[in-house]
Amino acid sequence: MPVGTAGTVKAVPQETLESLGAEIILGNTYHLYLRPGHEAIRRMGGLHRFISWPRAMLTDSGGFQVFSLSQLRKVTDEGVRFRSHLDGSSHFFTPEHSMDVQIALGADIAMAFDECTEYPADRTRAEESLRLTMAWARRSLDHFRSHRDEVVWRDELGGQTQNLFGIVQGGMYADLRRQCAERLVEMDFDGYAIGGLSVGEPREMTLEMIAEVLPLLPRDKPRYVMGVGYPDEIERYAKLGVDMMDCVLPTRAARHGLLFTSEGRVNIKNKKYAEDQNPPDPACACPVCQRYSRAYLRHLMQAGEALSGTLNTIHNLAFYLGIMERVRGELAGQE
RNA sequence: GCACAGGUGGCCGAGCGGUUAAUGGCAGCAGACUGUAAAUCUGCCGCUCCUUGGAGCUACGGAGGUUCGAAUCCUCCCCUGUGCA
Repeated sequence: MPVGTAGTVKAVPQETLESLGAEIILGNTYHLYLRPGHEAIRRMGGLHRFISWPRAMLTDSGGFQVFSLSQLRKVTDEGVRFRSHLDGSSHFFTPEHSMDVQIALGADIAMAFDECTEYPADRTRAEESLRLTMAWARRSLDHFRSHRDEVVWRDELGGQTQNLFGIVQGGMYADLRRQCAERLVEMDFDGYAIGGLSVGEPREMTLEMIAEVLPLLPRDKPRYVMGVGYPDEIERYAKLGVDMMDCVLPTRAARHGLLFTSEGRVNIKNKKYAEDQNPPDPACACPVCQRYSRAYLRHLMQAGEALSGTLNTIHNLAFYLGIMERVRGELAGQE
């Protein structure tokens, strides 16, 4: 799932995402709440209509911002007080508030408000963080279920109502993770996510946590690992049975000049590509690789041209989506 | 021709007697990026040599001079900009 935090998958227009075959993109509750404001988006018919995206959307709850904006927030049982990174103003987020905002935005999938536990976190800290996430999961679900019918754009949601996913936390402690998963499943969410991974821990640990939790999540509901990963990682997780993943890596790295290809990483800024007439990835069928050379992409990057970010991002997203398409084919072939 | 103001490392531009191979910025080279405070951040960036650390050399228009010591002070010369003729 390409990440479109502020109502755009940075540098790429919606029609291009469609043509690349993206079926679902993300939006972010915290960022859209601050700007342009969830009420404004609600008045304009919801997030799908506002950004003109006809396919599925998922909004993250703002839980990750509890983690990433740690310098600007204060966490209590009730919720989180944030200082806006835009203007310094103070805002209070609770699970109920996050649900209200996400209901106003109207994405197909909303996420429970959680606390993304930092790494490293000792057991006491992980337990405390998990306690908070569990309490917030309950409150998120109760509030969501009792309010989601207040605002629904059924056309945008394919005639359906919104769904809510729970998020498994527990630091890097397998037993805490399992305990969390079991309790979330009892609450009966519409889907389940594994969060708090790829926050600095070794890769084997990430894999271990996923492997521990996945078997406890119902197979007939979507299983989503949040915030991963590198090309080889998403392929591996998908083969384990993960249905959904999102990551800023393909888009952010693209804007910074890093292309993921069948031949590995290509840092398109490198001098060695200055007159390289080959496509970014000879094995790639994406519109960028069909038309442009490494030399041109390097030039755009060097010249600071906006098109650079656009073309690089299109390629990386095509590469990522291609991995998933291939794995899906392989998995289907096995059954 | 006269009067001011200037000439600093690829470029712009600080420094105005020692802690200065010389602040910054740009350009250049390389690296990082994992539910986006990211078109961002980090490192290198005169030359040569050895292992980190260092050693040597060459540098602030040119040539002299003052001084223990000069990009910084003095003299002359060259060049640039602006103003007046």
